[in-house]
Amino acid sequence: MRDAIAILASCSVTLPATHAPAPPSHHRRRRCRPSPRTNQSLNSTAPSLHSTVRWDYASTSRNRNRKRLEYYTDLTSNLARDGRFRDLFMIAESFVVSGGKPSQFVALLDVNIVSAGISRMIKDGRLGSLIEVLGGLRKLGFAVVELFDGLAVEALRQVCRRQLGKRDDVEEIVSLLETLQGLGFSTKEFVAPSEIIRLCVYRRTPSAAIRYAQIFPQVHTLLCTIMIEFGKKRDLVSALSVFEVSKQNQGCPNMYAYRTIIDVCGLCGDYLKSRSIYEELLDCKFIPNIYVFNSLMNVNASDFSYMLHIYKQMQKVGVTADLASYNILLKSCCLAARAHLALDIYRDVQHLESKGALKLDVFTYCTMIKVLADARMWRMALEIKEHMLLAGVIPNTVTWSSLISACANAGLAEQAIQLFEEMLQAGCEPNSQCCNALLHACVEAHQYDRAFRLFKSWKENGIKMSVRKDFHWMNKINDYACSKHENSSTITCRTSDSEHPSFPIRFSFAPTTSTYNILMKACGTDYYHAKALMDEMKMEGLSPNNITWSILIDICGGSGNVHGALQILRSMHQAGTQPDVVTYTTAIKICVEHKNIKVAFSLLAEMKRYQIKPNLVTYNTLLRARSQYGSLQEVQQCLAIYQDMRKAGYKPNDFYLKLLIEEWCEGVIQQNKQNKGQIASDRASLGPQSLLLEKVAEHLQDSNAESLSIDIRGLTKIEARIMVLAVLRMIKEKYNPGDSVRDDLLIILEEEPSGCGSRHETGSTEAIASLLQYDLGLEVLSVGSVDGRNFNGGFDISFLYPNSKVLQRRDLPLKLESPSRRPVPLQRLKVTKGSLHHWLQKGGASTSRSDSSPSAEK
DNA sequence: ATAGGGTTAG
Repeated sequence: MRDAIAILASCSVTLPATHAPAPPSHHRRRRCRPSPRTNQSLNSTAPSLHSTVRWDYASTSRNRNRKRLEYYTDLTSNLARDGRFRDLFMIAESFVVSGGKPSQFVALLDVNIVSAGISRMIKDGRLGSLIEVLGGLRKLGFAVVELFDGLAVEALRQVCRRQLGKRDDVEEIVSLLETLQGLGFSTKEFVAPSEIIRLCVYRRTPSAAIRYAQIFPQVHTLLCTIMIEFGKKRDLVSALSVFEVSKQNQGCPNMYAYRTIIDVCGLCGDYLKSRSIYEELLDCKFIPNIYVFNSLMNVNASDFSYMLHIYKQMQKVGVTADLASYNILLKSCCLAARAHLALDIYRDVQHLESKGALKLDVFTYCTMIKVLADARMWRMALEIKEHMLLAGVIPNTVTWSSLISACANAGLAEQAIQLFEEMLQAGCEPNSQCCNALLHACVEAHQYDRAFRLFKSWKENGIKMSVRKDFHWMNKINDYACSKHENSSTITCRTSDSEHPSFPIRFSFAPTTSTYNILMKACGTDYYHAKALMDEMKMEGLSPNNITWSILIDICGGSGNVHGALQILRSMHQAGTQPDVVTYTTAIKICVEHKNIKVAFSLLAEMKRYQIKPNLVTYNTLLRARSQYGSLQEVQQCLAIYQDMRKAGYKPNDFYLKLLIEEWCEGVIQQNKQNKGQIASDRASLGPQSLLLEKVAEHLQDSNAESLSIDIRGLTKIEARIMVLAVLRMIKEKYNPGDSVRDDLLIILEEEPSGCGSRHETGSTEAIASLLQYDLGLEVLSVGSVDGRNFNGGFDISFLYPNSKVLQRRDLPLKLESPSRRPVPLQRLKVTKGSLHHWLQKGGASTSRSDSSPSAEK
């Protein structure tokens, strides 16, 4: 402000006398026209400018006034010409303060001069204040855009680029663009929208992206593009904040935004979120369109039942499925490995096609081929290929790859090679994926040498083939051959092709990480070969992935070097690749195969520490180690796995586990051969729903021997037996000589001895009592209730054993705690602590009783 | 304005 006063003061001081020469005015001056948008109302007053100026000293003579005006005109023009806009604005300010109108001030200036001033600024490199100046000019009412010539626009672009180059404050660059857009510039010319969006996405600043989108008329389309970009970077949180801005459009849900965010959920792997967004849309009582339905089904394709549920809802609300819907249905079948269902759908779609309702496309055929390939139905996969050709749909690289994979999965190397040739004949350029599929086919067929030979020849010579002259892809191939290969022989052949019906062309081959992984698989147990391939791979600039490391671990362990395998697992961490489930499972497999159970379990614990969830394969791999278990601790580990599996929602294969527990339990009483046979034959009576395992696990896990009770309700006779033995074995293993037994052991029995539909069998109680008394020599009492009231004492259960001979053979007759002889519904059996103690001190029955009488009959 | 392929552990 002080400067302004100084300038004004200097103006006043040097104010010329009346004889001062008038500024030269022979050249035509282009007077500034105020920007129509801001100062329209002032336009009408412009012609009478001179008469309406109210300068402080407006009372002076007309002539003098004009001279002053001329002087100010010259002054402002000089300032503008020199690009001294700050000074100019200060004068403007004082002009306005003293009663002038901005439009009048603007009228003093020539556009060309202002424009020249801007060029001056740019020439002087004063770009930093350019934007500020533009804002000031705009405020005065200039149509700023008109002030810019090509050079000046280029300078503005530079300003933007410079700001963009800083990359540290996205909001700032967006502010700049907002300003420029507000000044009437088309900022797209300064910086490409994609670049701004990319920066916002990289910086994770949805707010800036939203502001940027809002400077364009097609905000909503742009917002969707931004959502997708965030999605590609797996930044669902940012995408969702963009969605919040764009989901409503003119009062109704913006379906495009909805389907976009659903797609983004898919990109980010959060399919549950896609469901809640769909629910939200339903709550608004709007019917989603086909795009929303298709996206939702597509994102949830891996959950077949949910996908089907959506498909049915779609039908219910009357939205007609299109080809994409059917293709997604097929994709979902493919993911769920439901090949036969896919075939049914395929027939339906074929029917629709015959009615002209739709036309199957390459996706339809390709997905069918894939689902059949995965199901090892290679013949049918090849049939689909025929349908496709008949329908005139041209197979693409993906189709060929899937076909080759179909043969690979069936171990048909010859067929795979034939298809590969056919693909080349058809002029389809092979990419890495289908080359890999072919290599995989060789490996699956154990033709390892062939895989290595193919690889070597592709690498050295590219992929060679002859193309028939009459192919309609011909021209494309010619171009390709000419542009990519300056090999003269290729050209020669091309020129002489009137003689030859075909000519050779060559495709280059670029191995990928997968290529090397497949080849490493072909190394069998040759660890050094595999390691060499991994090094070669790195030389090629490819980086090993999880799979590479897993294969290496497998090969190393397979060669007998467990220690080495574990070391590879460690070095993998160092190499910056996090092991995944498969890596750990592979390592666990190695340990289990080499009977190193402890390490196997420690690996399980380790992967859990890293929050890597074990899957069914992991669990089964660990359970395969069953023959190694012997101690309580090991059985407990095993049961813990079992419970883990259940919690994780896997259906365990109970058979081996039951076997294990039975064997372990029966060790308590050292069965004779005859009895073992009986157990084996009774195995079929084990319940199907694994209640036993559940209960055994429950009892063995907390293992608080303080107040022990065994709940055998719901178990079959044989299961109840295992259960009781398991707990006894646990007690025995935990017992140290000299410990005292603090409590009785309670066995909770079925309330209703013969409930209809229950799995309870008659005789369970007898069998248990017999086991305890006669096989283990324990003292057993019954504790029951009558009319719902608990008895403190017990009943004599000798009535259960009419065969008194058996009773008399025992040293421990049943104690009579209740005078009642009437049978009442039994609730519990009690093993007294005294007899338990006695049993434990004897060292258990398993060794001492081996020569005693046979077990009670059942 | 949609969507698809190759390699790993049992």
